[in-house]
Amino acid sequence: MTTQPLARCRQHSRTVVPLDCARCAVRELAVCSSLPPPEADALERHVFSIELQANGELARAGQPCRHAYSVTSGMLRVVRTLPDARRQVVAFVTPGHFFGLSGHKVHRYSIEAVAASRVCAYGLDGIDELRQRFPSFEHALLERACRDLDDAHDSMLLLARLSPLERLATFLVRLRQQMRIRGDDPFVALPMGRGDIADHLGLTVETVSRSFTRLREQGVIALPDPHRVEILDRAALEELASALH
Amino acid sequence: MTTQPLARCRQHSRTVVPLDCARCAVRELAVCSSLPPPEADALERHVFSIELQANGELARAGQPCRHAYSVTSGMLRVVRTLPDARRQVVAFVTPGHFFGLSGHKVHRYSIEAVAASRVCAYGLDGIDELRQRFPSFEHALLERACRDLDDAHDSMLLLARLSPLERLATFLVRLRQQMRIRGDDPFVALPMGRGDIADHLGLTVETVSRSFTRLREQGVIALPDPHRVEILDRAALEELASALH
DNA sequence: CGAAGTCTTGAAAAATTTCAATTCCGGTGG
DNA sequence: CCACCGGAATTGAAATTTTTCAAGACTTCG
Repeated sequence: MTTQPLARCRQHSRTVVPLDCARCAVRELAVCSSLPPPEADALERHVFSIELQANGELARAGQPCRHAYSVTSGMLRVVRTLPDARRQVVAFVTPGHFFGLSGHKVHRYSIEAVAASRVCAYGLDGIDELRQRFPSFEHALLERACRDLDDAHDSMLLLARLSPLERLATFLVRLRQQMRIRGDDPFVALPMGRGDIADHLGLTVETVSRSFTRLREQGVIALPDPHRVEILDRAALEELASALH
Repeated sequence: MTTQPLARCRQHSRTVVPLDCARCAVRELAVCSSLPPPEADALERHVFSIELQANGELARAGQPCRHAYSVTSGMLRVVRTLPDARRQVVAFVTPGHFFGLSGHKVHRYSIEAVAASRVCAYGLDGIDELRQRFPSFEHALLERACRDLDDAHDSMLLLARLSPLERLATFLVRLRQQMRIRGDDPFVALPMGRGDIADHLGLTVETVSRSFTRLREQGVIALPDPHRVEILDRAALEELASALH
């Protein structure tokens, strides 16, 4: 676990900006596309866009849930923190992903920007209304929830039974997929710090760092710099990550 | 992780039996109740009931998904197994719970009876049809999926950051809730073996056993026998489990 | 260019797992 | 009804893994 530097609490880390859904870069990926095009306007009336700078906070644990979100650019982390500062990064959220529905009235997570990001926020009231009016919308949400649940179950197996090296390899493979990186592109960007990775994989920063080093020593990856991985031996990496694929 | 004894593969561990939904003990809890009463019949036409004896198999990883399930009595475990026999019990499923929807076409889990159990099986085709016809049904499924997702996230934090003692305490508290045990009843039945608990909490059998012993030595619980816990100091137990509540 | 924070590395400490008995419990059969 | 058998649970000791503590190197960004 790691502690959050003060830098994470900057002023003006959050800005509401105008919005043009028609030009949305992730429209095809987002839930927006599950609505019949004419009625998609209805969704847009409930939407506003938020710009976050790195480490800006979108929501904080304990606050009432008011919105669901969809990421347009950048990357967020969904973080659970215990009183004694133990931390778990439940997920890294990337463009096209919709999230924020929960069975609870109050946020149990903080949602923070890993890097500068833009997200669309949908009022939950509006969401509820749309769910009632458009079965295809509710359907899409349930499909997404089922996939999210599968992902969470994968993470449980990873946290419960994989070695640090396997966890890191799996993380890299999943991140690559999540970012929709082309098959022949060997580079994976790591916008998040080692502490976030550690808290995502249930390890310490040191163990994560040592695992990176081991992958490098084994010729599986190269690390041009700490925030960029080059995959040198894809087969070896996928073998290490084979438990979850 | 633990290996499965041969006893788990008995013949006749699975029986299809007639069904009377009107008398279902868990009807109020199950998704069935989300359908308008007259139309609930539609669901029943897609249902059949299965009786499993202890360690009987309801589904096996790798098989195509054909049904979703609802537990009527007993207890099931949802198990993920790696080729090298590492195992993770994703969840224990208790009466009233509906499960089996997933983003995948093929089972990634085995579903086995912890103790003699009865479950209702719904053909996925029928489910899909009902989802389309009855918005309230789809709505109920999404609500359930959101809660399941919250649960999975809780488990992730548990697996990533809690000590063995905290994990076991949390497990006992959650199991008590899940079984809807009355507030003043100090007993919790543990139908599952230590191996299942270990594979659920990401520990070894030995560590689970030692953790039980520590709880006993600290006067938090008593163990009349390995499958029955008496909670002696509820406050202490909940303090240990406080991270997840 | 320099300071602050981040990442890496090493060594010691702690925790959990592994290995190995022993004990306990439940079921079976005499 | 009781003794016995086999699997399950507990306990102990050694081994391994990961964490913790500490220091140094490297980035990044103002």
